[in-house]
Amino acid sequence: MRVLYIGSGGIGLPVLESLLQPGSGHEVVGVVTQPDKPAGRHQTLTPPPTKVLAEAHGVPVFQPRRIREPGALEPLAALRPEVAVVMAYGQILPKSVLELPTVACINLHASLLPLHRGAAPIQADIVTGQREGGITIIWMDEGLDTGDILLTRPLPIRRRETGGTLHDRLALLAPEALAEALALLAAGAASRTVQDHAHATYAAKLSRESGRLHWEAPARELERTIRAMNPWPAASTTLPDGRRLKVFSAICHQRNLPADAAPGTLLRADARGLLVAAGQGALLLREVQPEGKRRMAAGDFLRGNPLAVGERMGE
RNA sequence: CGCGGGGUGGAGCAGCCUGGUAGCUCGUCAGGCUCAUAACCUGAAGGCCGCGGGUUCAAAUCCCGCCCCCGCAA
Repeated sequence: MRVLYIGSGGIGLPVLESLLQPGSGHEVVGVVTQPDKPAGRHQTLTPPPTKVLAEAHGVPVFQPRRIREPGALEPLAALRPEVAVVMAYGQILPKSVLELPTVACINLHASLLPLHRGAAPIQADIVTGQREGGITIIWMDEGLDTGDILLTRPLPIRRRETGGTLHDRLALLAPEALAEALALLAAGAASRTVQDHAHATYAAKLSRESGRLHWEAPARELERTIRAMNPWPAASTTLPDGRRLKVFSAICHQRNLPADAAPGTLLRADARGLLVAAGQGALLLREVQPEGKRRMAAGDFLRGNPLAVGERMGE
């Protein structure tokens, strides 16, 4: 089929790549992606990875500043797509775009809908302690991830899963799911299941605050936050001297802890890591990164930055 | 030229302002001690102080250029 790919994020790269392969049975007639943006340490204008891949394959790229703006639609209509495949685009598509493809406009979403609609479903899965994530392919409608479900591909979430590892595993799962969906569409056999809207949840776009460790929370929750935000935006807290400390991995401790320690209090600091009191239990920080430095084992950090038991983290 | 921190034996850091002996906490190796340990004691190896140039009697330290790592920001 003639496919219009609409996406910006790296999570969609394997999908786009699979569509571009000669044996895919489909033709990518165009790629719509976000405009180049200043990025990186020097704020240099950087194209979305999707654009780079598309151009390498000679596929026309469209980067409307706003997909809703006048004039954005016509060039896409000229491509006469049969299917539009949307994944991590970053803009809400207007009805005019949804109705453009003759067969279907489908969206690949990185969670099991209706759970965690929105921009950060992967991290939300881990933060909320889900045992299963996955890819959901929906028939798009005008709502945010509210369309009818075409198919679902579940993926077990591992015990030590991080946002990064789950992201990568889902990215690799997505092409299979898409291939199946496209086959069903081509055969006219694709089904629709209405989402259970009553049980829908929303996972807002991540901000730096998303990773802030609020020490009064239970250690179990903080540990999940740390895994979810790894590697980006990364969980963080504040050192007694005010510097920011990112935290990339930690272990929950529940036993043999002083009952009267205020959340955020450093209970122990040695080669094993920094043990910090939480609202419930304590967290042993294992891998950290101070401002301006690279990631390192907590024990290494302590060697050059000695901290005393009783000092306070956060705030 | 978006703002900022940093590159010093294998690791994490101090020393730099106020030039003049390579320091701290570990790790490694050898030996000792111990029922035991993230244990302790003794000894040892291991550095062109990121690279190039300049100033100086003398540069890790001051000046200029370059490379690399990282935080903020996206």
